[in-house]
Amino acid sequence: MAGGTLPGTDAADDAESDRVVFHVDMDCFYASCERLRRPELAGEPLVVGMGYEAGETIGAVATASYEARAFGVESAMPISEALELLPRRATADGDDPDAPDPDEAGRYLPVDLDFYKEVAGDVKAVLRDCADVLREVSVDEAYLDVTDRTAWDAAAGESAAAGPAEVRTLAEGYARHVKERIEREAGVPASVGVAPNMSTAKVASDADKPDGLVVVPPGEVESFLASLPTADIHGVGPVTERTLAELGIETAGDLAAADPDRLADELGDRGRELYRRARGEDDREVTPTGLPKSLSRESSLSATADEERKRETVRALAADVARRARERGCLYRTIGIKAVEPPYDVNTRARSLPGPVDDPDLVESVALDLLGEFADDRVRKLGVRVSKLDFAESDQATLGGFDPGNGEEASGGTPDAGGRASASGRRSAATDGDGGKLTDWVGGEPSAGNGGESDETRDRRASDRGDGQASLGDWS
DNA sequence: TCTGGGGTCCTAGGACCC
DNA sequence: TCTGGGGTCCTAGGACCC
Repeated sequence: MAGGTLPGTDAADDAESDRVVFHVDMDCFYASCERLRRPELAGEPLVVGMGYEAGETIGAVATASYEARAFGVESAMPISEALELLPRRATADGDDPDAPDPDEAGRYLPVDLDFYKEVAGDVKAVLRDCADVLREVSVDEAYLDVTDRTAWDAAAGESAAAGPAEVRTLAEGYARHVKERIEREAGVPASVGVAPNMSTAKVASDADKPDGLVVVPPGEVESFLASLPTADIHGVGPVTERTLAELGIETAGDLAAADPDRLADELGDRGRELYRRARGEDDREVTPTGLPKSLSRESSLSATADEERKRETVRALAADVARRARERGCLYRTIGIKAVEPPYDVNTRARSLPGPVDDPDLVESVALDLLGEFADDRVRKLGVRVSKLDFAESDQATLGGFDPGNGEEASGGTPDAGGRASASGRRSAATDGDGGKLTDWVGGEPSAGNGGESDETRDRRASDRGDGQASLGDWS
């Protein structure tokens, strides 16, 4: 692997920089999926969103096709606003010479996540086949460590991705292969960034969307990043961008040349991390996707103070969250709500239980209890969340209620430690439903009822936490 | 940007313990 | 009773990501 690195490779960081990391980012994925099953939408402006009803202002753009973006449509824009920007087939009038060209008519479609997950499954199959380590970040994005499958060595021919003057690498050829397989086998386009580390690969995949392939060999990382605006660095959002601008830092190059202590003063540990990313220094390993840390559901209402309406909403959200948790075979120890008051004040409240449970009734009653604080307030959005999840006890195949669709999620469970705890966890859920102890948590302090069991689960959790911390170490 | 939904990580203060 | 310091857990909020 070390043999023929490119000229310009910095010998100082050889060990790390010989890694080959791909970031694969599907292009306007939801819109691409819709086109896959409706080929007639190809080339049309298309907006995919959720929560939109004609005449309402609730509902935002999840994904816009590049044709729609050309009309000024952006992600997270209210759908009503996006549709005003687009010429619509529905409003096209054959008698009106000024009516939009029907071939240019914009379309709105509601999100169909189940279908997109099917397509994502096809993409994932290709990626798994092409990489030893695969980290899925979201339904349309993944990191691959392909160090053992390819190399930075020069290959025959000119580089198309790094520019004609650049040396073509084996890694570039392999990335093109992956990209073409995705297109062929899943039917949707992807952009791929290739670099010696994750954060640079991420920036590279964004640098030439859509249908992009950008290769940043070791030794060219800093120069590649230098001219980009700070906002292009993963982890720099609007707030941090403004803070940096006030320090006179506009580009990644500025950031790379800044005083890291000064950055730490302004931004805390994140400042130091962003400094390193701007310099192309990132030694995080690509680790496989982990289990979720929380599950939540939220929904918008037209602002209301109607208490029964709010309670009804929370009941529905609670039931849905609890159902999803059970499907995924996870217990939870904290139940929380979110209440957003106009104009946009986000309030969260949460309560932890003495031990992990799977208990939909308890989710509902705790959530409603927490909602009580906002009983008289106008809210525009409500949410319910469970966290401090516990998958170790998810050996539910023996206990029924297991969703075969999620089989691979549970496969990591340790049968030994899980078995006993699993039984107790499920038991607490089942027995407490009709008059048990845990409901004493609603509205007050814990009763003494669960002492024995909660000590046991607490001990087990302590050791779980140790493992988790260890595996997180490569992030710092 | 008058703002949808589902997540992650970090920080800060308080309670509590040794 | 005073004091110091270290550590964990909890909650709430904030920034960011897709």
